[in-house]
Amino acid sequence: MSNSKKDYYQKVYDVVSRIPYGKVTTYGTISGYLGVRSGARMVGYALNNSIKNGEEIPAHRVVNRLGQLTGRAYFPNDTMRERLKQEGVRFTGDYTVDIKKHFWDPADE
DNA sequence: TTATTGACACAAG
DNA sequence: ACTTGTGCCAATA
Repeated sequence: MSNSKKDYYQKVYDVVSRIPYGKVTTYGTISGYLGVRSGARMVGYALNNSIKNGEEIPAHRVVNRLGQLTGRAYFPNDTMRERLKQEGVRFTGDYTVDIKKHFWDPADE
């Protein structure tokens, strides 16, 4: 069927790839959009595997519900923060973005 | 094969 | 309002 783990990864890649420039979304939002509200951690895992898969997706636009760049450690240097800043994302902290201002919902599109 | 960990989120005290 | 604990699913050791 269409419900295999590989599809889940593919869906995550697809949704993340749809994040508009200068916008950010959360893991829970993505997992909820995929139909699995309690799979937020898997989203991060999928993104982590995306690197291994060679998938080039704007994973830097995915932050946690608090807007914290929890995955910055998995990016080379501070690519994640620099990239977000370059896109005009407002930072409420050194590694926290204004999620309320730049939040994007996959269903909103 | 089982146990532990992990780029999160929510409920309860 | 803040802190602590549990749930989720998959991957790695």
